[in-house]
Amino acid sequence: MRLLVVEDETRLALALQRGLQAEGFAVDVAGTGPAGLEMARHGGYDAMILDVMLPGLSGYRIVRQLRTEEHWLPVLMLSAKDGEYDQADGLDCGADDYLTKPFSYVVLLARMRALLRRGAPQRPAVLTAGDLSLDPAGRRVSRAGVEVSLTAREYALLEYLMRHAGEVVSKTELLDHVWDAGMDTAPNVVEVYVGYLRRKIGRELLETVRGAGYRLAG
Amino acid sequence: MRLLVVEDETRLALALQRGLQAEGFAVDVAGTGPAGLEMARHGGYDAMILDVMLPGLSGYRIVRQLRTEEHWLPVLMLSAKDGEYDQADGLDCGADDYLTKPFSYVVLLARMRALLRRGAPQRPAVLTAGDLSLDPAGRRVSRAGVEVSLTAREYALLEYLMRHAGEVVSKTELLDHVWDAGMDTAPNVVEVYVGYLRRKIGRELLETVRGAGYRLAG
DNA sequence: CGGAGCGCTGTGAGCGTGCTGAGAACATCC
DNA sequence: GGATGTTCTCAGCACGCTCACAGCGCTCCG
Repeated sequence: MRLLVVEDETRLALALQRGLQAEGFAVDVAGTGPAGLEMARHGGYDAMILDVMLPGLSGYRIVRQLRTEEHWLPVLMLSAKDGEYDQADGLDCGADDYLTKPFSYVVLLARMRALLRRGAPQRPAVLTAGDLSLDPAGRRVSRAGVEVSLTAREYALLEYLMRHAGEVVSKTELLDHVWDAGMDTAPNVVEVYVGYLRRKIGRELLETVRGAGYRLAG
Repeated sequence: MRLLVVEDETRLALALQRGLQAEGFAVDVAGTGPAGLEMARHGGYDAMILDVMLPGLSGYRIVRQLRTEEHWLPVLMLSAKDGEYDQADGLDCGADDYLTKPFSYVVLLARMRALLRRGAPQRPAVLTAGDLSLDPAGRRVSRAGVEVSLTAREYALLEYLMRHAGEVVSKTELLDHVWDAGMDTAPNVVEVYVGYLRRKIGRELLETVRGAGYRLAG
């Protein structure tokens, strides 16, 4: 397992490198944002430990940049800030886990193991299907770049469909996942909302598979 | 997105349920360990929020049990303990993320989003036979790369045949598995549908074994 | 070579499934 | 209080899937 540590405090960087090497990882260190980004792009790392406060380029921007370039290696973010919103921001911009300094080495190791166990995240922070894109964090949907306004229910339905793009999703599955269980809603609501969605996002993208369910273009 | 919250403090459980529902999730709550395990097994949830200290069965044991039963839904653990080793334990026993109480609702939400983003259900393999391929998840069939559109019954028949490619499948077997058992349908329907299928996927692939049944080219 | 099964296919009736518009119940905003 | 928006139910409609039936062709036997 090959890890990249991007951290400008040399003492911390060295400590991490030594500790992780003792655990059997191969570890490289970058001291600035741009260097880290470059190495992450081409180094073939299995995971990355990334400080938020970096000279040249913040950790947030590095993750965002990597994700837009379709690099999906697991990223564990480190930050001296401890405001909760920072943590939320870090995760929403594409990091996979977040630790605030000071952190315990044992926790770091456990989290890194958990990250590697999961493997590279397959899915981008923003879901796309055809010319449709959905940003779960911002709760926004746009079609061919044009923003579409959806109601809560329409949004929940579309999100579920997009997370299963290309697969056939049955009406009962949709009832279970998009509508609250226990509610005995008429199964017809699904058809009604599919109709609403089609009106807003376009008819072609959401296909009916008669007798089986619906399929969003993969 | 359908979530399961396993938490015995009813006030916290209700607060979580209400908050997450406001975000558009479908949320169920279990108040004890055994109930939570049972619901996680059969509820078809997209993710799970799991308290460590539970009456009946600890959160650790629940995760471990689920993992040994090959349930891979994302698990976010909650704990009042804050010793670092607990956190490491939680992650090592199979949870995907870990929050210590008291936690901020914003962080919980961001982490839950990150978990769902990662959640990559591995698709079942695509079935192939000759130049035919069938994708069970997408309910798609193509012949030599060209998509073929099948009705529900035709699809069910072909799927059964492909799962037994190379074997001779009798008409009564097909009646039992593709048509509802017990239905007294004329045995002739099988012949009719084999005819439809041959028209769509090609005559050569589906062979008649006179007196015994049909065989799809292996 | 001829007959008896067995399998194939065209036709058409019935009805299941999904789509839509109208409207009721409810919440929210001004 | 009225206007607006959201969620959901209901009923009507149309398409096309499913299946029974009947007649024909093919195959395997004596």
